[in-house]
Amino acid sequence: MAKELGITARADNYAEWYNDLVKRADLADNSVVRGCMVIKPHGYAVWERMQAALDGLFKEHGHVNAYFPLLIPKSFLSKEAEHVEGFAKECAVVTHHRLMNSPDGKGVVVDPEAKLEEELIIRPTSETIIWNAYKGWIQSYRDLPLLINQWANVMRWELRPRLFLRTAEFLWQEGHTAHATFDEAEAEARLILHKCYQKFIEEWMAVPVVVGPKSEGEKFPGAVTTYTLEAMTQDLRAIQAGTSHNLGQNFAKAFDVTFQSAEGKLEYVYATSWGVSTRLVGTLLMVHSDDKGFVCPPRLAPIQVVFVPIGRGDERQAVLDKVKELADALKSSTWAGDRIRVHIDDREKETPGFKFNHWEMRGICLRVEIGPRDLEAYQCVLARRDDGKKETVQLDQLADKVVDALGSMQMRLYAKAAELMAANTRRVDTWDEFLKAFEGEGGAGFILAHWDGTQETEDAISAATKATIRCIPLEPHDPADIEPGTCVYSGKPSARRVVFARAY
RNA sequence: CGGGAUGUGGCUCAGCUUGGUAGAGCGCUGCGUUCGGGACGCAGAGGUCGAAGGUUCGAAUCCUUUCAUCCCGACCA
Repeated sequence: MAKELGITARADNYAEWYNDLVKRADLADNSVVRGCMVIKPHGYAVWERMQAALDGLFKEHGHVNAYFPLLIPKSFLSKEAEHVEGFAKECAVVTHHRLMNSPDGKGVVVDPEAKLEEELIIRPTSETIIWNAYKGWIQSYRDLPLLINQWANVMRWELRPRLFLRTAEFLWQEGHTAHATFDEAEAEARLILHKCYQKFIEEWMAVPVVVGPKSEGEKFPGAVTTYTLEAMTQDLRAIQAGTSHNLGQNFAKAFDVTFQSAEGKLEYVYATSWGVSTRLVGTLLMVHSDDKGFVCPPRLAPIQVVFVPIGRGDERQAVLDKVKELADALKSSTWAGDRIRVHIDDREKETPGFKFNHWEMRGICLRVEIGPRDLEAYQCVLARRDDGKKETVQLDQLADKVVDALGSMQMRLYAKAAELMAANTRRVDTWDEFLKAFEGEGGAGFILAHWDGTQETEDAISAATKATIRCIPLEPHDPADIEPGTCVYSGKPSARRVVFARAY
């Protein structure tokens, strides 16, 4: 295939490949405002599938949705010292509320008369505005737990944006819960981590993750514990797919949110917050896609099966009639609890070959090719996006074959990603070896190494290698990983191995 | 915020050194022939060359200023 028709190969330039992929798969575009992204219908459809699945999981565990405002009084951010330090550098600030015609007649200017009494921050996250509201909602232990989620946009003024992976404005969900005890909050943070995020990422996205707390240096500002789910991209970097925080009483104290216990005592509530964002779309792309474009796991694919009718003239109509009949039958079949999502590409001006490439680029899972010859033989050709294999199928078996193929594709994608992760996760015991692992610019997989637990060591390692501690796995790869040893950098005692990697 | 580069139809770029009033490929529109892995022919549409000022008979091209974007570093989901 000619290069100009395809996209940059992963092996040639991974970053270019990713940019090409997002654009050519018709997922998103850069906006005129730096760092902002236009999510196109096809990309948004993937996000909608993600939203639907996650929303279902949250609700299954008793959470409800609400919406809190975009604008936050500046003073709210000064209430939690650590928290503000984490976000202050990337906040957009609203200072005025009116424009006027420019005195020189050219365009509009900010009306200096319309300066706000108190400046407003465009939310980088909603902890502060939500905890201010919760203060009014919570009086008694009977008001707890409070289990609320919101789907929203947030803004963090990013200097180096990349579509989906890091944009100034992004879409996400943020859960904010309040509890009577620390243990309850801890259980909530873990519940979301495993039963919602890990389940969704593994079962829907077909992406394996390493799960566990962040180090002190990497945790969310204002959290007691931050849990993370780390995936591995095809260029062997780590990418954080989601976070769940046990916030302890930090925000309750900052916003003075107390409740009266059954014993009549006044106590600060315990909190969690947790989120995943449109970055998940970027993660999905990074993990599964190939040099022919987007590869989408069937459970998230906006279109699972595309029909490409072949033929012209009189033949064309006969083929098209049959295709409509087959597509209708397929649409009433189900897989993974949903109706199968089908599209017929009946455009007349494009050739079949063009359509094959077109839909492969966009990540449609299965393609049904059917032409006059097939019609005569009561068969069609079923092509898979993941391995490119084609199979001739009797028409009356199509629905069964499609269901089988979707299932095996979902599993195969997970297995392939898990293999890559396993093959690129290794133990390193000496500083020389560690440096060697991270020489060069690219990703080096997940390195399991001993760490003395200090911030100084973490900083020194990161300065020397650009690798950071991604995660302290809850489930060790090997029982030996949680045995004591000596720090790979300082030689001091270490309780266990942690995961180091270069990250997105 | 520091370092480097680039701004020319929708996209990728040529033209600039040596000033003479704008081109190619792709894409787009129409018609016809095609149709089992990115078809072809013919006919079209589309650009005050990032912006402002200057030099000149004449500026995409030379000079000054300015804006924007991209890449590389420090920070982040």
